[in-house]
Amino acid sequence: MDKECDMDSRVIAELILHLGRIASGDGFVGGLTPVQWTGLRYFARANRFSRTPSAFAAFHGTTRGTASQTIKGLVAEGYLKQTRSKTDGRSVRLDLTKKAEALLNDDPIEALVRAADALPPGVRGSFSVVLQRLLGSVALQTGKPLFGTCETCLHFAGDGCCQEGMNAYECGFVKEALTSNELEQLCINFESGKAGPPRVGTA
Amino acid sequence: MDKECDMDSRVIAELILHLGRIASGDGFVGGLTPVQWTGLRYFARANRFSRTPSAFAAFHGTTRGTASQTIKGLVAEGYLKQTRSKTDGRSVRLDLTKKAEALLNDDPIEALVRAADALPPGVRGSFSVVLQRLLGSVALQTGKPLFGTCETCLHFAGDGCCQEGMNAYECGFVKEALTSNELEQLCINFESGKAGPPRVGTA
DNA sequence: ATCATATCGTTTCGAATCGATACTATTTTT
DNA sequence: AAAAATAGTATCGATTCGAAACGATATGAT
Repeated sequence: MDKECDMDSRVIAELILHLGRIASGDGFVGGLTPVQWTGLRYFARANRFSRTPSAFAAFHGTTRGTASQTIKGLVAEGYLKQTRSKTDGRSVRLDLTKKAEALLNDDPIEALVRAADALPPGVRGSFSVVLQRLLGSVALQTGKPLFGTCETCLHFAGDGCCQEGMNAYECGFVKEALTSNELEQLCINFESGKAGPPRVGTA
Repeated sequence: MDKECDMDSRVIAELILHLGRIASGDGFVGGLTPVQWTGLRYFARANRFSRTPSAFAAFHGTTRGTASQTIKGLVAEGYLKQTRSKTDGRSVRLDLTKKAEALLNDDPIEALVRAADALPPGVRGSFSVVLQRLLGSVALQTGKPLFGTCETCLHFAGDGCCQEGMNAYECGFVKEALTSNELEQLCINFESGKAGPPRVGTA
């Protein structure tokens, strides 16, 4: 039936799951549980439009209730600071505290980071591209939302040249200006634009 | 401090964790829990020396107690069959039933398998090699055991030429003959032999 | 042979995780 | 103004897990 697919494909799938599990570290590290670490990583990489409980739930592939629990713990321990939105009374934005930023240096994922860092730069680049492609494909098949950065986003309307020193980059979806460091943050409103492979091996 | 590592390395690490989580599927599928699926996949890929509760615990990076629980459930539902070892009264070997083999066609991981299968063959091969390398590196750093196949194993003492039709391949560790289909099964006694990249792109 | 030690598998316990559901408050739509 | 949709939260039961303790068998030292 589905014997058409190469056996290597199944091995790859199992390898990804296995590697993710092994690299997660065992249980508690630095006082945080594995889910709390996931949350901390997310809020460190997400842009201001996406640092909400709902967005984290969508990213993590869980329910808002579960996401809310994880966040509650992180807030209680002083790793996230809550700010109510001024435009929407229901919404809440989460920002990392300095305590959280310091803790991220002891991320239990470091073993995997070092392993990836030991790869030749060229390999690392193309490997990352394949990972992103797999994630996009899985997200499409399972109907889950795909998070991405401005770089390949359809809503990214920016000419880098800063006319009058402002509005250099802009998001066409939320219609707001973007600072340059926000361009590489994860966004829940990401729409895949250019299909071609993004900058690879240019470094 | 550790700013020496490329930011891409951290992105790669997070991508692997994220992809693994998203591709795992949500909770129950086909009556099995996520951990039970992991167990079923393991016992489908492990050789007869490695189909034990302890080996599964080592592979999965958990305790024997937890592994025993997972196995108990799979046995109770008729997916694994227990056989006591004749040489060691403590040991138990687990074998997949036909019911389990049939169920593996509905593995919730299929979305990721299809995604990997959509990759160009050459890319798939080299991608798999990098994954294995990352796993080996993480296992080394964290002190966890690394499972592998005879192909690159130090204990693999086999000249493919079957003299007198028997003993074509052999494992120098357990000192037993190996059938050809066992050569690509996972083994807990794996020792990394040849450092060079195993057959890539030869298909 | 005998005893100490190590290993294999299991059980139990409490904590962490999660999906499902129901709920309040706020916004948006009609 | 009423209805529907959305953001966030709280609660419940089931799953998952590490830690610890246990009995059974195997191994090693004396």
